[in-house]
Amino acid sequence: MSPGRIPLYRALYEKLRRHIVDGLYREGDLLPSENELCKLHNLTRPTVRKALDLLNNEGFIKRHQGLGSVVHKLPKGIGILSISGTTTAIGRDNLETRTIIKPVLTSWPPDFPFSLSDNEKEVGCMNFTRLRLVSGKPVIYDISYIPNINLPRFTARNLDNKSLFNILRTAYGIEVKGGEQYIKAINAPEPDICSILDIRPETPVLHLQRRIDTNRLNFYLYSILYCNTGGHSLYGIF
Amino acid sequence: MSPGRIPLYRALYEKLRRHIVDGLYREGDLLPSENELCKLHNLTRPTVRKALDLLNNEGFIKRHQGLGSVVHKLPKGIGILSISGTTTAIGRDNLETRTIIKPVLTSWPPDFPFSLSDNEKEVGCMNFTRLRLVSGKPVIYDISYIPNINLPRFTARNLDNKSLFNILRTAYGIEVKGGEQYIKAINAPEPDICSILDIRPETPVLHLQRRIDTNRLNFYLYSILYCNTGGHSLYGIF
DNA sequence: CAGTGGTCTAGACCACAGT
DNA sequence: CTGTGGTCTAGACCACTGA
Repeated sequence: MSPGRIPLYRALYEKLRRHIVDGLYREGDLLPSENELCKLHNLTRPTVRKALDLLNNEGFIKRHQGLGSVVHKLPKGIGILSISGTTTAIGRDNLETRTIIKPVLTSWPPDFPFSLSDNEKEVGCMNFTRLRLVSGKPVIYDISYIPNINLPRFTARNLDNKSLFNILRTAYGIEVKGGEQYIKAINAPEPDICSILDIRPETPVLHLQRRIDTNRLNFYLYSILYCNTGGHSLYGIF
Repeated sequence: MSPGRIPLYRALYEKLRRHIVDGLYREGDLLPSENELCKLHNLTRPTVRKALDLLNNEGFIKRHQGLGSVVHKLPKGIGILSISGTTTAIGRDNLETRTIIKPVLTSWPPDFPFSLSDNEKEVGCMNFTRLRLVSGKPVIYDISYIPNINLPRFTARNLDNKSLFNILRTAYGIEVKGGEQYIKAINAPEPDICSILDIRPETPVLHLQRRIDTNRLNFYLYSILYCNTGGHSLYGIF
């Protein structure tokens, strides 16, 4: 599958995003004005604005009429409520992912929280779980379900320290477009999850149920997350 | 300054949004195509597309190249993660708001979770709390802090069953533009909050700390929420 | 194939912030 | 005042869907 053409606004977005993340701009700094960016990259203003819209929607900048685009700091993975430490910010360095249960083809759980199409029910799903650790400490346990539709050799893939989204994009041409999630606070669930997250049974835990949209029509990813927020909060913008 | 001119794309967005919420379109229905909407409302395509972008970002529609804009099912939880959800209570009837502590001018709490500018510290803040009830049952306890900057007669206002955002917009010309939040699961906090939410002391509760951006430069609203998710999930899109 | 949304251009006028 | 971002127009070509 070819990488696919990258839109100009997207390329500019990623360039500016990298500059912000890498610290070329600091919190409170002004980005070049829209007209300056036009000249710098040989683009027209709507295209530049679309790139800035993305940065704005993801919280990297805030725009102010008459002033400019102000850098707002902050990391954020695509569509994820990223983790933010209570004391120190978390870079990509100390974030680790371990596969606990490797992908297996199975049928959907009877108590699955999302309604499934007939097609999804019929083909069953890949099921696998991963543990996210911050500075070596377990924080998020992620149970993923992917409909078993045209993903050859997926069960053989190693997901450790790799982005599931990147694998889906590069190997299968599937792009994540967004999603929805339901969030609850619960007391720690089954004992095995407690031990994986290294928490006592009565610990309060965040429980997230997510359905993730892709560029394939009627193809969704599902995941259920348990998150120990004792040391870190989930962070989101809106 | 008067209520402020409403942009064309915004007007179209609100019209379509109302049609979806009112059930004129159902889940899975196709919206009129972009070109049809252009003709119907005498707008150009970029303007129409901007309205659709808003609907898309808030989860009301999903667009598919070659197919059209598909109406998405409405969220069943409480849309506190999305900006539009708080004002109009998507998907939930019987949402009620009661003021528990009326607005009082005070100083900022010593353990305030967000860093404040010197100006904010100097002027102090309005503090008030509200309780959100769904079908008569308490669900969210909302502790709000607003910097005491040029908001005449605010303490005299009645906030019951009114949108704080609407009051700020109509009476003071302040528009909410977005915000950020930190989310944790905790065991139920102080006893008075437990009794207000009608929960036992060991109940797990969602804890949200939010900073909300406005169209006024360096003017933010702050609120701390405790949410009993025993009966309802919080819902969000990304 | 026709129609859809996705991207992009090249202009225009306005409202607001800082000087 | 100048320069900023906010809004809007009127075209164009492409990639994808469904028939």
